[in-house]
Amino acid sequence: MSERRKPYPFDILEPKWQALWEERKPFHAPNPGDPGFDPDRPKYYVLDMFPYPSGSGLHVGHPEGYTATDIVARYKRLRGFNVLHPMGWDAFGLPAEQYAIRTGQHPEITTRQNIAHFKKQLKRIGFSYDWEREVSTANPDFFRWTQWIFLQIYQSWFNPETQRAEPITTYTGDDPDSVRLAYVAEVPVNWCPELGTVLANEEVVDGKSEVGGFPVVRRPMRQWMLRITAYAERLIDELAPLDWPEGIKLLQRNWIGKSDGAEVRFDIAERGVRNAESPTAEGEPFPIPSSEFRNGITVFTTRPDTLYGATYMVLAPENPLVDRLTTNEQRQAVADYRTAVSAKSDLERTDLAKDKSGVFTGAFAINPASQERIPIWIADYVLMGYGTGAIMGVPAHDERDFEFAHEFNLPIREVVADQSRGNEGGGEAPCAMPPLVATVADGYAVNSPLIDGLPTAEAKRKITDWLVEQGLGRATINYKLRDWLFSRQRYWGEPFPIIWRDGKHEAIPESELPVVPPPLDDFKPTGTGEPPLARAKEWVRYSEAATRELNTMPQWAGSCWYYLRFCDPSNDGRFVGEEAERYWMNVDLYVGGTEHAVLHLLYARFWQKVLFDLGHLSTTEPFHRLVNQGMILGEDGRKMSKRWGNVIDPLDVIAEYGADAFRCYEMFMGPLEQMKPWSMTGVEGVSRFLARVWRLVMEENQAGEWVLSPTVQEVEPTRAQLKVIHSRIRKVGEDIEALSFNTAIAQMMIFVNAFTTVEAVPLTALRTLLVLLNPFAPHLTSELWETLGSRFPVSPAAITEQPWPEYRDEFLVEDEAEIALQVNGKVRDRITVPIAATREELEAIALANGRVQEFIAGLTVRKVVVIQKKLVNVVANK
RNA sequence: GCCGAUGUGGCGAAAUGGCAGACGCAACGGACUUAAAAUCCGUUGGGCUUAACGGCCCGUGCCGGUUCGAGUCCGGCCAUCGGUACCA
Repeated sequence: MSERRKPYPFDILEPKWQALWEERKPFHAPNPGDPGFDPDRPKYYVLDMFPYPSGSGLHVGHPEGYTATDIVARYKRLRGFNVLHPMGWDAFGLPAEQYAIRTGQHPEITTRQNIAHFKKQLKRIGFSYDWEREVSTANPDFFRWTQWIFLQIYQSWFNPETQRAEPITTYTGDDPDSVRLAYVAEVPVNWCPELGTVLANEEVVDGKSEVGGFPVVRRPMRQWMLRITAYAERLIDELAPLDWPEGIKLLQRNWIGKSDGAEVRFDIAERGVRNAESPTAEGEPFPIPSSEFRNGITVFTTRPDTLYGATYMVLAPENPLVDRLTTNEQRQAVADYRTAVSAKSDLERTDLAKDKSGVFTGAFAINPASQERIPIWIADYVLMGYGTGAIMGVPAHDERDFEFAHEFNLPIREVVADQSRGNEGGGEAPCAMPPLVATVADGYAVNSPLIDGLPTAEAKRKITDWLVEQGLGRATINYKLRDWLFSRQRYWGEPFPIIWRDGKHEAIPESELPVVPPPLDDFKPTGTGEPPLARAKEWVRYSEAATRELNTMPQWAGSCWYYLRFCDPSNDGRFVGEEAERYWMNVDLYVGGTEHAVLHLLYARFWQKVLFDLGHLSTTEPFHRLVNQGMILGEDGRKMSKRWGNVIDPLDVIAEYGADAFRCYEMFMGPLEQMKPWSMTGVEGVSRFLARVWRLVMEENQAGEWVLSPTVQEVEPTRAQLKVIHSRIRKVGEDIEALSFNTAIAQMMIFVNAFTTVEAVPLTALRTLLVLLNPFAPHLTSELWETLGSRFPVSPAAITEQPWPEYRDEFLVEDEAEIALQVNGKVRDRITVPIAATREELEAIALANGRVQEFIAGLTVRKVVVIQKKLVNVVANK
């Protein structure tokens, strides 16, 4: 490869400025009370989603969002803000642990190396982070407070009266452990017998382990849970005012999945009652006395108005009631079915379950509205984890119930019609004319004596009221959101600050934090499902009578609050100082990938709310404005991957074109939020633009050295130049505020193009350009600013201390404007008119215009539309 | 299936309902050079027409609507990409 001549000496000046920033720390933001803090300036907190420092280093996706926030940070500083722009490391995580298992290298060592590598790469791009505030979630000074926050959650409960978290001491019930926001429960987990470990959902692909491809089964295990469901309502409500993409808000709302509906109690039919649909069950004794079902079976439905259409009932196979309901005759079939279902992985159960399956239990329930006996089935399309684990089957108005009824020949009764039919159909026999599809849409109740003729919304209300009166049901709300499974059987995570004594959990005193993981040589899973920490026998024994909790927290834990720690990273008396938190929070701009649209952003909001409720924080939401950057594709338009060989390494690009060109290209590619392909020639184009800026200020002398160009002169810009300058100031500012960086760069290109050929480049124009460009290309502009200052000194000397230029309207207005003359909406001529021309004058000019006359000849002018400074449209016809 | 996003030149993209294609890439032509690179200048949506200046028509995924005027607003489709998956 031949050595390409550098278009400008970025390879010298970029390291020079990076070293200066390192030494002088111009981007350090003092906290209130610290030396150098200026209380008169407004604050701005601009945050990136901090990375997991993987061994492979940065790829071009990371710096996309980071460059955007860096531009905003630098811009806001020039605008006079106190800017908090920190960076840190989401350092606990699986890859380091797996690497440790393979090589025996302690995860802490690997993590430290990776962090050093990442940090070096980030510095090479020239980001203006306040490195004094760097945090790592795996650092004891940090996770000490993660554990402390866990204890706050553990020591509190959600008071439904106040809709807030409160200290557990305010709870007056018998069993505080049953209401804590952190609790222990037996829940099904992904257990991989072959690997001898529990896996996260993300590590299970097609019912097999991502690593090794071994079968994964569901197995109940004792786990720590966080009661995020208590916050479901607030997590939805408090989302509304946030400045987030609507799509992300929707994603969160759907994830929480609020459903309004009713719980309805169905009584169990007494034995011996005649049953039309299934005569075989007649007279068969229940395995247990029917009195046990005094309270019946409760189902959840969003359509209580279809109660009359409920022709059968389905329980989840795991529903504990099934054992007691099943008749002797059906016992074997039910047992077989339950075995078959439990052998299926989640994926098989959902993805492959196009065809409905199920088994009759032999038992019957009574439809409380129609008093009919309806059969009780079990089927795996009913989930134990949602609602009550039981449904009423309304095949006429639910697609799944419809399929099921079809499969097993259950009656289908229409109880909602698209038009009101009054009471006429009240007594119609079910299944008279089975519909071909389920009608899910709202309509009017039919065949439903209590509510016939009512529109769906009203019917729901009335039937629910009736159920309440009868003591058969109540209005209720269900959420898809489940409590958060918070424990992992891993080594490389935060240990729980919890001990066990006599089979009961209790908190470790705050004074004993942090709980540091014990040293281990063997990080492998134990194979029994017991966490690896069990190997540290000494560590496990807390006291004579107590042992430590062996689970660790999931990787999400640190990222749930790292943005708070950035406000006050070295505080060792509190997780964040009150004054610092009040001053900096909340985050004004948060940029990151869509992959965190739900989990991280939901978990962090949850923790924020708990801490807010407990009085530790000043705001209830952490992130005011959220923006998702789009993915960068390879040059071939495909997702970058080793497989396609289309991966771009940022450091290679920087070596060839410089960090400024890299930054500017990433921003010039297209809108930040859009997915877009990489283009090497595009980088070259941007690099050429920066080189033109360089040569606007510098020229090469006889000796081949770059010196300040004599064309730079202290002259007044012409009026035309002033217009270019001031309209660019305005546009660039507006574009940065709107995060429209691609158009901001286009504006600066226009600026440069307007001055490349002039003989005398006005000094003031150059200074303006350099400040505008500084957030985008900080090295280049710093160097040129310094060089200009050597002949034309300014104070303060550094470009980073300049004020952002103000545009002046007087330079934007023009005397004349070119307007379009249209006839019937088509442009027929363009003319230049005085800006002050009145509507009447413009109309007259237009009608007198030769081209216009040509096109309206023989027609009658009906109307003339005048838009000043834009166009005149003559509407004419026969 | 459902939800969401996107669809504009050869390519990346611009356009508060008001002159579609700013800015950049690529391509072509020219200047400079012994030559090349670099740099600078110019042309560049498609079709038709003119000796030429110029002129006309078409054009923002497709069909329709609102409007003096639609890439932009409304209704209905189609395609691509993402997310999600029996949540009663």
